[in-house]
Amino acid sequence: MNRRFSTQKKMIAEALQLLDHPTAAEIYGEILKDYPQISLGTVYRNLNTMAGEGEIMRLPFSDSPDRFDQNPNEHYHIVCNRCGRIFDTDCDAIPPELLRQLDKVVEASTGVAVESRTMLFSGICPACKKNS
Amino acid sequence: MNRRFSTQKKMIAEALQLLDHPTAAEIYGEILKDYPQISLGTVYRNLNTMAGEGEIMRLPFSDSPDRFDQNPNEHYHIVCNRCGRIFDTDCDAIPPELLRQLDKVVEASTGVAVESRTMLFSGICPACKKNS
DNA sequence: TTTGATGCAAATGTTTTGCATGCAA
DNA sequence: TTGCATGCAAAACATTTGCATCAAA
Repeated sequence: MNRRFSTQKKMIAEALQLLDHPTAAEIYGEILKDYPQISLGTVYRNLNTMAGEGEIMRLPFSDSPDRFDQNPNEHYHIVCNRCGRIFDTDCDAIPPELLRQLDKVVEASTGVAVESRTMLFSGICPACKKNS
Repeated sequence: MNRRFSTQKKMIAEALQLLDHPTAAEIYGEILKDYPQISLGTVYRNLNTMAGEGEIMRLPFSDSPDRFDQNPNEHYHIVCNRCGRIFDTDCDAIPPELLRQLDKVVEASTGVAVESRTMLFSGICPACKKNS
């Protein structure tokens, strides 16, 4: 099952660089400008394989379509409650010992050993705070 | 817009006590036994208003239907990667100063002030660990 | 030439919603 | 009697998938 490097995948990778945490539909819309025959299914299929192989990150949201992050390295996100923009933490922003402390209290309370965590923060971004 | 206390809402509240972090469909199935004319739409509508009024908690998942928690007070969850069961932390399990530290590093890295966080942990529960 | 990737459209699964009717206050 | 809540069914929405065809290696 050797992977081929299709034109479409190339364009998806480019769109991911160009756009800021886009949804699949936004990537689709961007590529549509230059390559009108692309299909949304292809965009999803490629994003899924890329995420599965650790090339990109998929960011699930409870109330809106998933978004994709071209940076696959461990980092976290904060969403602006007003404009919806997503901001990345640096990869080393959260000290490992802080995560370990978190895990420990969860384990102590539930009896289940933590293997991984999903964390999403929210607040009001500086730009939105300014004009309010 | 005074809220009325319908038979259906009563049964939904009961099902929430009886079942363990159920989905809307599971609540629907439970009520169906005693009250065959209930509709799934009604279950969703009631769960939404209850969550909106802070009576219960809605737990979103990226890859499966949302679940509901009869305990509306701040606490966190860990999902077993094998059996899918959800375990609650105690309400005071995570020390406020730990959360404050987390918020601080996120703010320092992104420039956005944290207002709230969503955290979901996962691991293997003791029961699943035993028979493996 | 081989077979993985694509485009299209239909299917999926969850959740919401419009509307006529029912029922709690 | 009033108008919020219900049941039903259709719609909305994000995402996946079956299949014939295309194209990368």
